Amino acid sequence: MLNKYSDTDKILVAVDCIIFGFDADGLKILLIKRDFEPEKGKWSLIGGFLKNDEVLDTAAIRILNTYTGLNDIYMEQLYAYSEIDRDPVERTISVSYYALINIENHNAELIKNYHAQWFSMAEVPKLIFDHDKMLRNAIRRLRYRTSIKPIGFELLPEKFTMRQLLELYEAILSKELDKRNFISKINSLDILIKLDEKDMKSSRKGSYLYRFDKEKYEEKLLNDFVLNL
Amino acid sequence: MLNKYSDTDKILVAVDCIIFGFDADGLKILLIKRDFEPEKGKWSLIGGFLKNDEVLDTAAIRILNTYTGLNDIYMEQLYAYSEIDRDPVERTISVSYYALINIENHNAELIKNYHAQWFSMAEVPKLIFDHDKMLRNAIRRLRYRTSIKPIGFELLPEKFTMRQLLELYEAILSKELDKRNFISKINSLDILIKLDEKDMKSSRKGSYLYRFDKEKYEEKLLNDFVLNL
DNA sequence: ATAATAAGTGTTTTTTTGACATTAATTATT
DNA sequence: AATAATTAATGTCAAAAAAACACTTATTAT
Repeated sequence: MLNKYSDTDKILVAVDCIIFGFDADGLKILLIKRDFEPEKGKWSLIGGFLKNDEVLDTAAIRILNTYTGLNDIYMEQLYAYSEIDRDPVERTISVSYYALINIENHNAELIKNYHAQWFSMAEVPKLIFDHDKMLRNAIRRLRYRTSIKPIGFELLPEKFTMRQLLELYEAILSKELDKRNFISKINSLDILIKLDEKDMKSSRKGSYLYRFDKEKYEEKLLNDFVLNL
Repeated sequence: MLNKYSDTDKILVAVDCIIFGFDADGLKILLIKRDFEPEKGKWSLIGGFLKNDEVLDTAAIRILNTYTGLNDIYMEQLYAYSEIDRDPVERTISVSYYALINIENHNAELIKNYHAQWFSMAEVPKLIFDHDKMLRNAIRRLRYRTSIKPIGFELLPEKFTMRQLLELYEAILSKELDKRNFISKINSLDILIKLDEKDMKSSRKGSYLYRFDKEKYEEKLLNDFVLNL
């Protein structure tokens, strides 16, 4: 058939998932030990190939599930990488996706014999292919995103202290924040509910627990509020 | 061969270029009349297929050149679209790219019988496939980008007046800006050189011409300065 | 009783943004 | 020669936002 589609190259399309996690020890990244050649045994982002009858978003979810058991993680698309030899076996372009999740809420699944592992940001090993570059870009995007919309819903336990929230932001931005200014900025967003309970684990005095006010949060999301920390 | 690469689908990968242009009449978008089926004769972004031995960035440049004659246009990658039926002929994912250029500097090339045409933003026709969505997303990104880094280098003649620069920003942001505040913000960036010449075309008094100070601009780019207009 | 620990809380200064109106220079018109 | 017309040039003030900064409080362990 003589059309513009007949003389074209079909190409392997991969998806790589960059999963950031947060727990008491700070910000981490989820990696897997690659179980096939080439680069078998090396650390890698969570990747796989896009199928013909599948949308990229769906592929990202499927691939993440296949290698980690994680379910229902909402990821955002980042960038398409297309260097000719980025994968030495065969020409492959790869579209990266990322998400940020609460490690403690999800860890149980992970342990089920998937060979995924969390690495703190300071201890990320050398990754295969161009995955280092993908990760660097994702970190940049994560920081940027943090300044646009509050994150945190999925990252902290349902009830959390101001200190925990502060430390989450400090981990993502990797800089110190002024406690008083942080608290007043967060309060001015008016999306937290202060509970009567205190968390007694971290201090003698105990610190008040908060939870997100999901309704107000959704309402405010529409006007995409900016949080300058 | 028994490896992870053997049971995978290869997929057509397209690139679509969203070229914004600016001239005295404001912001425009460059479209082509599609010259093959399906949707022959309809308006479309400037698109083509990625080749096996080609990087996406290069493909974007080649495709833009093929359909418009434009050369040396730096484009930025935006997003990969992958709906199953976005192209009714065959499964195709498409990666969008965008650029913003000065129409007057480039028009001559375009006229050479390429069937590309500029449309002012208010008069954009219905586009094929998901190109409307691509365009909407690109506009959003363009506006955002404007707030992050000064644009304008390539968009105005070498020497330009403050009014021209103001109108450029107003066109992109599609809102009015206060002239005095605009000028003082731009001046505070310290990347313009005020010339001794005046442009006498626009008024009896004449208005001073400026040019970009490329060195200072490059220097400041490193610290990615924010311009809140 | 007191020492230790982390929590909680407000004020001041500085910076940035936003609103706003008049004068200046020149040419065309009478 | 005076005046009208046109667009350029310019600065201040008020409000809001961001940043810097330190002491008191509640509680438990010693």
